[in-house]
Amino acid sequence: MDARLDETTLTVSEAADRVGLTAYTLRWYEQEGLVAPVGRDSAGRRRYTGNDVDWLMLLTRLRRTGMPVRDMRRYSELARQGDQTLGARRELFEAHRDRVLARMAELEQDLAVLNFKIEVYGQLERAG
Amino acid sequence: MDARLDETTLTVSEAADRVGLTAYTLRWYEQEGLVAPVGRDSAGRRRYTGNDVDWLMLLTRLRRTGMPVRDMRRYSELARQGDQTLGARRELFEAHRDRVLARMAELEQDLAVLNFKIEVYGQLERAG
DNA sequence: CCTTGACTTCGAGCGCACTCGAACTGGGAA
DNA sequence: TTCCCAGTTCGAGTGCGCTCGAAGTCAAGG
Repeated sequence: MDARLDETTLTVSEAADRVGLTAYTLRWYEQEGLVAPVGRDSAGRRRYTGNDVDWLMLLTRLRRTGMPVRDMRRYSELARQGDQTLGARRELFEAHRDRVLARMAELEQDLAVLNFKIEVYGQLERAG
Repeated sequence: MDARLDETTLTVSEAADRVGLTAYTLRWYEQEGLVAPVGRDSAGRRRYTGNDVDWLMLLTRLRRTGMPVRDMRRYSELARQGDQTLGARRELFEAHRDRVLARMAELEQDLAVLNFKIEVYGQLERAG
């Protein structure tokens, strides 16, 4: 590949490396409608733009925070419909944020128990 | 069932309600070695003691924090081997705690992006 | 006595999110 | 010009964590 042909786009595996997913997953995301159809070169190969990569990075954040693929698809569809869905997208994110906050609170509780157990094990080890 | 027969133990579905899992899952956890074989009544039905329930509650915390079933099994095996595995159990928990902390840090990053997006959507809505 | 309903075991099935193999294509380097 | 490599599509397979249906048992209530 001659990078000078187009320095601003990435192949599927370059994009995969960039966002920390596999090429398989990127193709699958596209197939599942999480990503709008990616541009192709003359040979039909995907070329990821900066915008595409930014979008993928956002998707990885949503996944990491536990958003189901189904909801990411919904979000993607809304985004493709343009500005009249801004409110719906905000609401989707707000609902998701609430779930993330709830999850973080839960994690803190569980972490406290974990710390307590570690403490107890330490004491028992020193006693035994 | 006559509660007076044994007020201190629970049936599988009572225990499931208590810990927030299903009876199916409780049997499966036992089958998978996450729980030591549960005591039975004269008819072969499981009777969960307070200790059993406490153990299950700990397991649900470990699951919620993302510990794989495989690791929970390992922990369970260590616990059954008695006090000489206290150190190993502490180490297992410490490693898990580190993963939970890393995950929480990641969640906070992702939450910040989420909040930023919500903010931007709000601005765009007011502008449009 | 008979019915009801919650239990038992067993193995199969499911939903999610990838993950991969097979067969094919096309462009650049030797 | 021949080779190789990275890409393409398609459908099938995987790993995890349950989830369920079938067939049978047993104790208690009517």
